Amino acid sequence: MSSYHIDPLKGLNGQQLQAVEATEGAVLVLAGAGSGKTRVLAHRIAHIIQKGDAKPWQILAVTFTNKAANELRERVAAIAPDGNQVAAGTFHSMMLRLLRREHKAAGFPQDFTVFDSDDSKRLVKIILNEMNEDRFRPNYVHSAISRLKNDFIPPDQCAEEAQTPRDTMIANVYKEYQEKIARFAAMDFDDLLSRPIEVFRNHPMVLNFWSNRWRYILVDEFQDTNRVQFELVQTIAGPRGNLFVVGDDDQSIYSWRGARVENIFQFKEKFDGAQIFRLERNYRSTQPILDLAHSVVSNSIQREAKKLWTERTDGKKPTAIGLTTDIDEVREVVDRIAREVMSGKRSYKDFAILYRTNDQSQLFEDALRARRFPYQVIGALKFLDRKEIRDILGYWKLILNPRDDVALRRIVKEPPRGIGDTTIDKLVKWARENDSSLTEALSKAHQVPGLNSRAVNTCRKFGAELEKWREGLKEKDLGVWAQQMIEETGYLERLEKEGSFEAEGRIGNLERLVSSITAHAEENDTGLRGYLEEVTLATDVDRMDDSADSVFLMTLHASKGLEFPIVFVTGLEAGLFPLENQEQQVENMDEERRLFYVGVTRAEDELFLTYAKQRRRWGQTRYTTVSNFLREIPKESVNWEGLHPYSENQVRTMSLDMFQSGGGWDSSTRNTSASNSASIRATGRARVNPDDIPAIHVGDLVEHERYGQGIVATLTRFRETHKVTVQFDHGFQTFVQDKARLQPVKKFK
DNA sequence: TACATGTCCGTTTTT
DNA sequence: CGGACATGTA
Repeated sequence: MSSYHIDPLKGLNGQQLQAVEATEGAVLVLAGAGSGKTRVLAHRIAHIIQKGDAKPWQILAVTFTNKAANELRERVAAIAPDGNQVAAGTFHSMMLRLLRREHKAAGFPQDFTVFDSDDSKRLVKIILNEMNEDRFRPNYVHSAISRLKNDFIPPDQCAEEAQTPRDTMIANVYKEYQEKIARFAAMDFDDLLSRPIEVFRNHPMVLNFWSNRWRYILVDEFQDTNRVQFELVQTIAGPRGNLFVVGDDDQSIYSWRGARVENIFQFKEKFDGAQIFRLERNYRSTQPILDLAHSVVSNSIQREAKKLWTERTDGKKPTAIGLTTDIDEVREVVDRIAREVMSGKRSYKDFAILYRTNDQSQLFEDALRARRFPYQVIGALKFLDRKEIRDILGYWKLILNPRDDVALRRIVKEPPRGIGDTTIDKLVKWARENDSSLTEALSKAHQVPGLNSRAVNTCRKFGAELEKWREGLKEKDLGVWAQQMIEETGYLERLEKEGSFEAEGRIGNLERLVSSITAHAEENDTGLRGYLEEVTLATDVDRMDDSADSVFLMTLHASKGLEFPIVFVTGLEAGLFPLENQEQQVENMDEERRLFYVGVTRAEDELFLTYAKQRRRWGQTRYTTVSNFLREIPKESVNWEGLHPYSENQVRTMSLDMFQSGGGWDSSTRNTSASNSASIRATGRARVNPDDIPAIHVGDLVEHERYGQGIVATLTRFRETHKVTVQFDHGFQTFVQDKARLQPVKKFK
């Protein structure tokens, strides 16, 4: 074997080096946030390749996102030959690949469909309707079933162990669900993990093949694996046990979807003689940020004691900012970004805005759009979740898999084509009695009892149309095919007729869908199926474009594994973060705490924590109190600005200057929003009399006689002078407000 | 069968 | 507040 192209061990510290060079057997790396674990993974893989222990494609690397898998492959490729051939991906995508090959052993046709959670929920709903069961909501039942599957409990066992009528009902639905989904030749997300285990148990030869193929297995983010996933890696690794897992119990944030932190703690027991390494040196953040993170996460009830350290001891102290309303919070955050970007110190991509719930993104988006700042929202109201997109994807799924009744029922009335509920009911009945699919029922509608001749014709016509699209797929270019079939469905026509603003948007989305599949077809030869798979298994973060210079907005969950120079953790209010359910209970305080820890440790240089005393949610304004996480931070670990959550007496002992400039925090809720906005904008500067506020606000569209229209980026007041900076198309320009005669054109909100 | 109107509901985080 | 669903009517 040739020597390293680049010395792969160069630059690793002692702890990292030990982990990388660990030889055979099971290895657990307890890697703190920012401790360079991705690097360790890449070097470990390169090390295996270079030693000649395995070919790249004999190494399975499981990551939490496909993006992480790509990055890992690139890193390995940079230090080891053919490093990009490492089998890397998420559990779901790797197991799907395996199942396509082993479909016979799994008892499925090769082109089985993958149900996303929307499909699964629809199926649950159909079953509940059929069973005349209306005591429980489809969502609730679906998540119960999903949890059972994640714990590898089959329907029969579930029925046996049922304690209450509710359990029995769930067991019944679960059973029916499994039968139906199999009849539809489909697998849901959970099946993608549990079916391979079944295959391995029932077909030792198959297991033998894959165990031999994947001689080394590496798993990242091990704290967020569930039971099925642990079982999977254990099974594939087999007695050889060449398993290298990396995780951090402090960053376990997915227990609500079945992840088990215990997987980390039980690792040593399950793998006798496992080696354990700890990476506690942080390479990402400054010491003040780490101190703050530690002060909150160390209050966790259950936790492996550890503390990160860094050589970056000189950083800025994190800032906590209290605001009056959610709008003010948005304005404050966006103002700060504007100031940093304008001064040339930072670019947009240096900033991440993190929040607990997706719907918090909306206000930030509005503000950023109003100022024409480039931004990317990761996740949130996903393109693929839009109704029109899902409808067309439904057509495509059905075209690929005629047995997919869920897809057919989804699209048969979109757009309306003369097949209504009564007809569908008759088709469903016939299909059940004749053990066939709804697609078959369509084309054999003449055999279905109770249908009049008009209904029979409509059904058969639609069946033939589906068949035609199916045939067309074989001949035509995918993009062209997609374009044509969307037109032929009449979907576009209906939207055009509607003519509303909303319908325009939907048409635009469909156009985007066509260009997306066209682009996919140009780069891949996986066809429609490949496109659908990519679309269903892609994680939110996978769609992130990190080459673009834009502000990043995402949930705290989505931020895992990422890093940014400046991070805003927003909405730090009781009830919101930590988040309470409808019963006003925090379901898992430790996990919320860890989520906070994850968010905070994304920051490299600067960290801002914000909360608003007043927030609009579900169309109602609520008054909030500050998050206990903010209260737990020691006074000396954070600078307070704006409103202060503590009583006046306490405040005076803390930071008097902010108290004065922000103007009475405890009286804040009584103020009108206009005067509050003023005091917030004045935060940290001279005290401002609300009467002095100019008629122009940050975010306003203004007109200048010479430069034309622009957006107000910042307002600064120093003594008597008001300065205003405006972003024009050609760039930023600062004026003394009284002299520039800027005319407001339209106010932002 | 299709559409209009009214009502109810949930509203975390995601592969 | 917005979407999904139910109900009533053309």
